[in-house]
Amino acid sequence: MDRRQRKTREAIFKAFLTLLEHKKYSCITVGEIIEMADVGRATFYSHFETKDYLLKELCTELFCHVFDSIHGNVNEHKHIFECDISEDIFLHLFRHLENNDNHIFTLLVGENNEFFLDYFKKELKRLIAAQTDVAEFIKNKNIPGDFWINHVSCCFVETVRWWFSNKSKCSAETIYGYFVKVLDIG
Amino acid sequence: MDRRQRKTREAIFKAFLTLLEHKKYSCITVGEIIEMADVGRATFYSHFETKDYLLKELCTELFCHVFDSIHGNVNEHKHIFECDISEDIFLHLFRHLENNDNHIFTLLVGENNEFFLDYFKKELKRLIAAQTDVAEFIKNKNIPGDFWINHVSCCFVETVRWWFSNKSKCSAETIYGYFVKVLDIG
DNA sequence: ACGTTACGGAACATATTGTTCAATAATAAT
DNA sequence: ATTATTATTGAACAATATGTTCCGTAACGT
Repeated sequence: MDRRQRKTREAIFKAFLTLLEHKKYSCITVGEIIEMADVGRATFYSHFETKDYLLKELCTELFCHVFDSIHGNVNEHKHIFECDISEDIFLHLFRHLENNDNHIFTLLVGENNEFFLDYFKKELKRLIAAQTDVAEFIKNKNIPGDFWINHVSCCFVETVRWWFSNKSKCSAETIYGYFVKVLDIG
Repeated sequence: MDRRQRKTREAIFKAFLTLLEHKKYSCITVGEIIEMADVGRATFYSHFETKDYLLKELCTELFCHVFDSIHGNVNEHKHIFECDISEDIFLHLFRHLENNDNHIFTLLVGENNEFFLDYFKKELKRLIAAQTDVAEFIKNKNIPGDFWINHVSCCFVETVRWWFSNKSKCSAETIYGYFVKVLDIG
């Protein structure tokens, strides 16, 4: 990819993320993005069809980094973040969120758009479904599998949101403890 | 209130609800609403400051009917819906949702705006906090009270959304059973 | 040095929002 | 039934945002 393209793309992503930290998605205009990114209007639209596509591509990039690295290549993951891959996957995620790696925490708790949460949950579900102890729980509880997976995924997201609404006063370990208790796992 | 005002207000609410069933909130324009409601542009804005206020007032009307009647006056509630108020409050809510009373089900599961869900959860939390057995659970589980209340509230909403995404194939009783199981209550 | 490609900036059509105003019609009160 | 009040209408309006088009310029890869 042309260096100019990369630079433009980077500048737009960066400006977009900065804006997302201060105001909600629906209130951000293309005009603001290109002004902050310092690129032309036509340039923006040559990169992204609409503002929604920008968000979509941003999510794809960020989630690919986090999720794919978790259940994919461990080495790649370690390369991006310094962390302990052997611990529980949820605790692991809480830790990343605590550091606000890749701004995901910011995006997740802010009043952004539904698409973002849906995307995150979709990835979470893949992750949960891949966990070996799911089958056991489904059998024990006698509930539909996808109901359980959806439940865990939603609880994780809502736990993170509660965590943030409490100004993240407690540690990743503590919030992980709460999460495990209400789910009755661990 | 002037009969004309009532009629206009009704027409706008009705048109808005109809539109909400077919497209998401953010995509609905004031132009569409007034066309479907068949009222003038100036009339709309003399009733509602913005589209957001319209949604807010709609929520207030609907939720007041449902929630206030539940933990308020029983007779009033029975007057609005024919139902058994003695049963568990969540089962009770599932039943109302199953009937799509007041279009709440439609609004809740559709891709509407954050405000709607937030509003519903706020009312739910009031309801849950008023439940007597909350204190006991908090003590047993050793987790913060508002975390638990938030958890129950969010789980209810997400259960309803899962219910709908599965085309509401199961009954209110069944989904209530799942809900109770994952929460480990009842 | 070359041809290719991306960028910038301005102008443009289009759509939506929210306001204003005077004419008109429905209402409530006497 | 008449009158004063109030809501509605329709059109025009400014302001803002979106997405497109054009061409001269600058950066790129080979």
